[in-house]
Amino acid sequence: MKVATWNVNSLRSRLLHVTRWLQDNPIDLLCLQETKVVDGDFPADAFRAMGYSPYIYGQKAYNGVALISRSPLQAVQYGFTSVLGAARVGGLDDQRRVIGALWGDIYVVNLYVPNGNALGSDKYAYKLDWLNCLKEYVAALLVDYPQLHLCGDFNIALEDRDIYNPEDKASHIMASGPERQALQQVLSLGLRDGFRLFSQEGGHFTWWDYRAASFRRNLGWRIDHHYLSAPLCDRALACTIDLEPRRWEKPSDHTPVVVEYS
DNA sequence: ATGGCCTAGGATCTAGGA
Repeated sequence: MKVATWNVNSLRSRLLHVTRWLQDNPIDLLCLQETKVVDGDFPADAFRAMGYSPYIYGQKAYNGVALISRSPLQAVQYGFTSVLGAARVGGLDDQRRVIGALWGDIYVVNLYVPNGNALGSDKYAYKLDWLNCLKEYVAALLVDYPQLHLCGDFNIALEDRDIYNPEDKASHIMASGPERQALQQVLSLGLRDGFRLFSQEGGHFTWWDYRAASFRRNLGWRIDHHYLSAPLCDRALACTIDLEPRRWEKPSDHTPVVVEYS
């Protein structure tokens, strides 16, 4: 069984990439971010025609997440609010960034973490607030679902080996101390980096800037992640980054990351 | 040092991304 995460940077612009990739790869559950499409315009039929059921949580122009599953999902949760309540979440669900569901006996959460723009900005404060809320959300889910799989575009490279040139990135968005610590707080609830279960090397990335021929030069960041609770670490067989779609014409700036379970 | 590219929306530019 395979689960993948992929920030597609507009599903309507990338639909042929996504369907081609699904045809080439036996993925059971695909977690998409930055779909950038309202639910009424979601290209659901393209996935149904391939035997997948889409579960969608989108909005106009920005953000948006979706679960594309071969098997029916249960206990689908949209946003933080359905788990934590509106009083705690406040406006953090105005941007649609969270969808979770029970996939067999694994609860999968698909996230699009805020980018944060620049240190000290309002968006940076929002990112930290959002990560604090995520910690409570994950803690609440773990009570009911000890087999928890958290994946998506985290917009954070947790360690220097996850960045092509870490020397000058200490104050850079996606690498700064406060956001790394906020994510580490989430992981401290009992989650481990799926990719690092299998590989310790640097130089493995999931996002490359469109500019400056960054992909060709492998000037990238590893910011798309799968985080697994302890029971799932024992079941994981592999975690791989598929570079192929990033080489195609008009690609997303992110590429898929796949976890295989027994 | 700076910006280099891409998308959506609505329009020939701005906002946002990372």
